Amino acid sequence: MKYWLIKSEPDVFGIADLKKAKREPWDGIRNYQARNFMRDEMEIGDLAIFYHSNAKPPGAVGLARVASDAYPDPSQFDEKSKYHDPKSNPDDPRWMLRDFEFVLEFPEMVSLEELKAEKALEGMMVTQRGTRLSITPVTAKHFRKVCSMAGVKVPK
DNA sequence: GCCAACGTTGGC
DNA sequence: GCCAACGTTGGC
Repeated sequence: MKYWLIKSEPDVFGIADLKKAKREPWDGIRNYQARNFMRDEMEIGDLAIFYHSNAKPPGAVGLARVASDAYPDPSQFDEKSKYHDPKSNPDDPRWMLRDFEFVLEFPEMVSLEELKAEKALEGMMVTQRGTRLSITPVTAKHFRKVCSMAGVKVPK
């Protein structure tokens, strides 16, 4: 079991949207490192911290679970999508995604400020300046700490 | 809205 | 393969 942190802008797709949708293809990832994590490293059942970026304030707002194997991101071939990638070959799709399913919403957000202030979370990627990656691995220790800060039990 | 950080593109 | 220009992310 691995742990992850996935970023999303609440104005675009927030934790409330995932809660409503229950399950969602994580489309629009156009960064190779993030894609590789999603395509190669994730396994069905892995847990992820759902993080609101570009929010006031930014922070961890809930948990999601990897719900599918990797498959081609359909938006790369959709000319009307802002994620359209004309250079991606349908026979060898450049961008892969997985579905995520809603697990729970934190009773209260754990803000980036709180994450940064917590000694036990030292080294966590999202707290580091200049980390723009939208998908980052999280250690089991850090994952449990964020859950305890949020006041939730680590799901089975 | 600003701007630092940093990934990508493309000319050479 | 270098690197300048450019675009994007995301905190502030």
